[in-house]
Amino acid sequence: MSSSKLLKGSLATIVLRLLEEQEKMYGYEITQKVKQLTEGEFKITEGALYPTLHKLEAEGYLTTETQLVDGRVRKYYSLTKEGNAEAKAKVSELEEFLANLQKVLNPKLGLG
Amino acid sequence: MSSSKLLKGSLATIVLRLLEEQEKMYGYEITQKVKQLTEGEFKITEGALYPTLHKLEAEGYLTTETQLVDGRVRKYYSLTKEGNAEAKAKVSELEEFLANLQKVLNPKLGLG
DNA sequence: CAAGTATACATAATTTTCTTATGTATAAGA
DNA sequence: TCTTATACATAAGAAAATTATGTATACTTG
Repeated sequence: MSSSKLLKGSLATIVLRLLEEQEKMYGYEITQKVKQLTEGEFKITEGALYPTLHKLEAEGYLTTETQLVDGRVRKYYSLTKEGNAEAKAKVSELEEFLANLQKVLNPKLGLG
Repeated sequence: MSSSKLLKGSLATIVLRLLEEQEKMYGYEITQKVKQLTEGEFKITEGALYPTLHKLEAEGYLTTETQLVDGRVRKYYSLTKEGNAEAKAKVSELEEFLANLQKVLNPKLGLG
């Protein structure tokens, strides 16, 4: 995420969330999708993405399937059953976090 | 922030934001204020907070003033002029970031 | 047809920013 | 007296990025 050094720790959640929406995605596709959704604001770096994907796979949340397309290798990732549960868990955890963050950033609205 | 390892990188912004609201605050007070605002959800650890305060001071964004209260030392921090500008900058940077994050988490709303 | 850009994977070194553990010290409450 | 709260601080280690590098194929452009 090169748009700034904000938000370390949300990349795994983003990946899981995108895979809830879309059955199968490959790494490069994820970087492009995030770029598109944020109108170029988030640029996921390979050095962050690939280790994250490998870790999620190692933890049993993702499975892979390699395809050769136009002479290039693509490694498609999809959610396992556990990955599906983890996606839901991580997303709501992140949303709760964001709600709390808003309370701190806008203290007037939360408490006096 | 022990509630999770989410959002590394937002602590300095939180500190600067709180000091926009409240002229002077000391470290322990900041931990308690954040705890109060989030109903106990965010617990800022000393190991994270003090180095952050020292860094912000070293960067010229905060000035300190030590007081002895009830036999205990308190180190009050307040925003410098540059700190004030930095607070505004960091907060809007974070808010833009959060808006983009929402676009990724809720792709349906952003794009098809 | 050579060079640059895009696609597609991956890893290593380094940096940033936490957590956890530890240390010092005073005050208040059980 | 012992535990909890207040109040500071630093050090070791872990987590998660950034930056740099490497490999390889395809497409575009001059």
